[in-house]
This record gives sequence, C-alpha cells and structure tokens, in this order.
Amino acid sequence: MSWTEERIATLTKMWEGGATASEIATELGGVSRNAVIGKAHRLGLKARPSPVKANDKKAAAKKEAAAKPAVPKPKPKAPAPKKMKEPEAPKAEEPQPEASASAANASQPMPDKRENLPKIVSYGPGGFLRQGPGDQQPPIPPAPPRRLVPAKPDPSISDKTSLLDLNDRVCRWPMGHPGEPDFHFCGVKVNPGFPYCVEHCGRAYQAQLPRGARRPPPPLPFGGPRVR
DNA sequence: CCCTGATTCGC
DNA sequence: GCGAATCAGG
Repeated sequence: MSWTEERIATLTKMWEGGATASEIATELGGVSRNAVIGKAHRLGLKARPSPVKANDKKAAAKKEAAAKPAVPKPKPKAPAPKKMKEPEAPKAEEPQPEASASAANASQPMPDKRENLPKIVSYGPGGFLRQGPGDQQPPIPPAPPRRLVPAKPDPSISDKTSLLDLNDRVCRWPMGHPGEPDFHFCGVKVNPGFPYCVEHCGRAYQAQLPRGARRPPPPLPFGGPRVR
C-alpha cells in the first residue's frame, strides 16, 4: 500500500480528529499502526496527547541507571545492535511567568501543563463555549477579515463534499467512514478561524469536565467507531 | 497483560 | 520515504 493523496488526507483528518493510530490504521487498511504514526510524523502532524513524553530529567535518570554495559540485553529479533536515543543537548528550563494561574488552578482537578496544546481548549466565537469551571483561558480566536459574499458559489450546497472539495472555507468534519462510497465531509461554511463549522466546532473543542460530571458519550469524529 | 504514541534505523 | 522493532508511559 502506498500513501496516496486520499489516504494521506484521511490520515490527516482522522489524526486531527482525535482518532488513535490503531483506529486510523484499521480504517485505512493495509498499514500498521506504526506506519500511521510514522507517516503522521513525517507529515509534520504530531503533538497529540501521548503516554510517553520526552522528559529530560526522567530520561536522563533512566539512561544513567540503565547504562550497564556489562551484559546488554539480548535482542531476540534484531541481530545487529541498535542504539537508541542518546541524551544530549540539555535545554535550559523556560520559566513561564503566568501569574493568573494561581486563582484559576485552585479548583482545577487536573492542572496539567498544556503549553503547546491549543487543540483541545474549548472556546469559540460561534457560541459553543464549553469550559470547565475555573478554566478561564481568554485567548481570542483569530478573526481575520473576510468577505461576506464568496467569489465562488459554495460547493457544498448542491453535492456532497469529497476530499477534493476540501478547502479552507468548508467544514472538514468527516461523515461516515473513509473508503466507503458515501464517505464525505460536512462541507458547511466553517466557523471563521476553525477547520470546522460552528456545530462541529462544538464537537471538536470540548473541555474536560470533572470526572464525575461527564454524562454521555465522548465526542467521536468521522461517525464513530465502525461496527464490525 | 492490554493500550497508547515516540523514536530509531535498516531498507 | 517507509515502517518494523523498540522504547516507554498509562
């Protein structure tokens, strides 16, 4: 299997939509989970909540402890010795002067550090504001000037939006399952500054509510898990 | 054990 | 560029 435009587009959509690499691999077919991850990284889209974070301190400590060259672990499948990552270039700490965190984090159940995760914050100009209590992050969504009347007619009004119809102005929310004949995208005019329309922005950007107060099903893009 | 993504490196 | 092997955390 090769990475055609369509497959890459599907991978990108699902990856950004929050699907796991396994789900994407299953959906695409013919590729493994690792292939999906590798491709995603090569495409430049990464940075998703991953179980393993590159922590300098812990990594260094582990490396230090595991640096016992007496008897290296036997490689059952790899005959040639492979060297993994090498600890180097200890980047200096970057203190972030955020004074407002004290009051805001007081009632926050999970005070995670999410400096580079603008994806899952929940705000929006369309009125789909879903913030957890105390989660007051007031960044304003980008509002670039745009014309009210598009130069070309909206392609989504008369036909289903295929991968080829995707552009910066239509909602990219997947409908159905990739690979099936009726798989298409929402195609509604996007919420300005977002890749989805207002309705799907509400699905895409949801705050994590407190553990107990989570009611129905979590948001699942592309139509939800396939029934097999 | 299972799951997850990250990383490396031979191809 | 691709992805299996591997690492590493949950």
